[in-house]
Amino acid sequence: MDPIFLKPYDPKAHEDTIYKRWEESGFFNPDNLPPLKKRKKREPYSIVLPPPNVTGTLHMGHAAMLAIQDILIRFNRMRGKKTLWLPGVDHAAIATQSKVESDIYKKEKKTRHDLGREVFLKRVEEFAKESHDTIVNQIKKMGSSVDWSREAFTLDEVRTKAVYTAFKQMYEDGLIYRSARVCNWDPKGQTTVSDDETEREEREAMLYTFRYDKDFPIAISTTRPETKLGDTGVAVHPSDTRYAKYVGKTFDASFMGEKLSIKVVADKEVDMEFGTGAVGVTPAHSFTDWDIATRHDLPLKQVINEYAQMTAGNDSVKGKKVKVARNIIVEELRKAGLIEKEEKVMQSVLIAERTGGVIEPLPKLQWWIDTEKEFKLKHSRINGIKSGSTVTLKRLMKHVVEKGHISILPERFTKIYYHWIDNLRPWCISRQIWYGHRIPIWYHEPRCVPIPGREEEVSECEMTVLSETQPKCAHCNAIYIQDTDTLDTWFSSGLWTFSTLGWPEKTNDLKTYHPTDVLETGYDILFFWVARMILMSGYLLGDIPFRTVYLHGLVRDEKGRKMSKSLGNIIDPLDMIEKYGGDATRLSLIIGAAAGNDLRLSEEKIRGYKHFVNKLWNIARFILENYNEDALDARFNDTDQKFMDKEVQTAVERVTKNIESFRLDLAADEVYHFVWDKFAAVEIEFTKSALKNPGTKDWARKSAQRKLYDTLVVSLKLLHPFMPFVTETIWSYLPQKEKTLLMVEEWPA
RNA sequence: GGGCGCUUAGCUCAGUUGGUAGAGCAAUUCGUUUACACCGAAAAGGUCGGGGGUUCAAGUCCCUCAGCGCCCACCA
Repeated sequence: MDPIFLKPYDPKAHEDTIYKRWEESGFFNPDNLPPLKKRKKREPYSIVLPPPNVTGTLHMGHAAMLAIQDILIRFNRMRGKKTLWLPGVDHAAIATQSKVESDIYKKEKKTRHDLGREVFLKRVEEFAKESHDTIVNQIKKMGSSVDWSREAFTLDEVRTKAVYTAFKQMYEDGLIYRSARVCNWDPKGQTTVSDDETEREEREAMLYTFRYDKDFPIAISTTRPETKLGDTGVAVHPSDTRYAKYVGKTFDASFMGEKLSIKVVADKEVDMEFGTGAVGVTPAHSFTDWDIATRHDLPLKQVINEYAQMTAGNDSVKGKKVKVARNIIVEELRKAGLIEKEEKVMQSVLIAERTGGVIEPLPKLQWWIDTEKEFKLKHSRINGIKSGSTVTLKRLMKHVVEKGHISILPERFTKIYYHWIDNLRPWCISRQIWYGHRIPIWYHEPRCVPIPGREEEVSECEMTVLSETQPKCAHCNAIYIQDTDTLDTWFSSGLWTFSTLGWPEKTNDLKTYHPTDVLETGYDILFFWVARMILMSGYLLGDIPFRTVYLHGLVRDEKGRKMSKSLGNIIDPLDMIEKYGGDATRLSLIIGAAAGNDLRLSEEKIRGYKHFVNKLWNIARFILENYNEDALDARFNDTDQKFMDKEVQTAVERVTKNIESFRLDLAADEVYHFVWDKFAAVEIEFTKSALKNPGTKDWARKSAQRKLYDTLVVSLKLLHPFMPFVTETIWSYLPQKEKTLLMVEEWPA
């Protein structure tokens, strides 16, 4: 026995060495896996790693994700699958840009505009590079058996090509279009954001009931009087008799120095019970009102700019921030005696989740994806949808889940998924930031000046061109200018399952590993990401991106609170690995964590599993201490033979079954108790007397030794997906004839 | 406003097709010439949130109430 076993297990002494040995073996890459003993062909099994954002470091949530996926991967690799786990990172456009912006501002008091697009982007790239290296190190520390040779980045060359190809196809199919409509404008981040990047916050607000001026026949209610400068209509319910006589008429009014022309319209969306039953319609600054205005053909009048300042009204409000303007207006209305009622109400305010800025709905020219437009799906491998059939993105997204081609675990999220699709509005994909994939559209402005005698050519000359590289006008030689916006980061993430495998090229990887088997991620990005992958894969490949979606919960602190810097309750995975080892950290994130349930984590829990790791170490020590080489040839005596067989068999069956059904928590718990309560507490204790007793016959001793050894081998295999480091370490000290790696050993059956 | 989840031992959670409750951690007592004190042994701890129903039998199925949490939503 190696003297190393005389001391308690020290993860730090082994983990990095073991990881290096795995890497050097090349077995993380499925192409290098050794042939199976029974000459069976390896079936592919693949997972793509949800790419962590290059915004900084990994947290416990990432650690949980890595642990879960590594268990699935190692389990399947041991079962003889051609197993690919493809890693990568996400450029995370807005998140990364705002992080770097604020860092630069703190240090140098400069904005991105001071630096300019090119210099600023260089700074972001430097930051992303650094972040990337940190993340890679952390992924390794967790023992993740990812194939580094296939590592991808959402912003690298291959992925950029994929983004361009996807954009082009959607643009040509008319699914991507440019249009001016009210969108979520974040005045703090100075960009639009999609509906999913906003959240609601309950706030107390004042609801004012007033008239634009004393001659206006109808009183309206609002919490935002300042937007009323942009009103072009008043809407009432069609069956509201109080206002029926006004419907269809237009009234002029003067409000805060602004001349208003208000048309009264009847719309069934209006709630007769609320306020006065009449709504001032502000098409430019409210989503609801935009819709009403569209239905009744009311004009659009913008009165607030990108900085949330008033652009209309008299000098007392013009140029003021909306909040300030609101107070001034209310004060004025009070003085004029126009306010009929003021009441406190609870209101949910839309917030940009990245910056915390209050969303200002503004009409802007943006790029959108239409999820309801019909198109022809050229090639389909989806059961129930024929190639060439007419579908919409929404229908495609729903179909694959409804028909069970994709199953979502836990199942309850399926309903949530449908609900999200049903309420999906056009997806705004353009962002007014610099970091990300620039929109591959070029504009020819001003338009060619007609050359006398050659006027016809000008009509051929396009103003808007889709191109990867800078085009030039064939007629006037003018250089086209590229759209300054970048794409929503989730556009490229949506392509992740196949862009990572080389799409749009028809690669072997794509053929072999797509659709992937499992998509494992947090339930908080079901809409952001999972749904978008289903959309993109369905549309571009006519296929599903994965067969199973496994959603894990959030990792919280021991009191159930979210881990956050401000609460100071963050448990850093690297600290825990340093103190208790990667194996203990992994176990603490698996046991007690069922799919979709949040997990409460405490340092104590991690320490508890460190004890288990050491227990296993000592089991190995005992067995190796009492072991002779020739025991391997021993014939079993009947008692030894039968003693543990049933227990081992049961453990193998249960662990296997539980991993297969994604109950990793139960599988880990099962093997934990098998090893501690059955193997250590019963078998070893029972065998001890035979080994220690000087009267024991030689063959009986050998038989006992052999049996213990065999049980240890099975235990190591069963434990390996959950605690790869210590099991591989012990494996390396076993007296094997050929030195092999446990990670590619065959799973017991 | 709509939808979903949770409520089981002090804490964190299991409990698969219904058959009078389990684990880890913590706490208690005892035990270190023993593979392991990062250990072992023992004992303790629950009217399974309340109420009602179905059933021979309910933590498990149904109804209802309460508390907590989450998601979605253009009532200004």
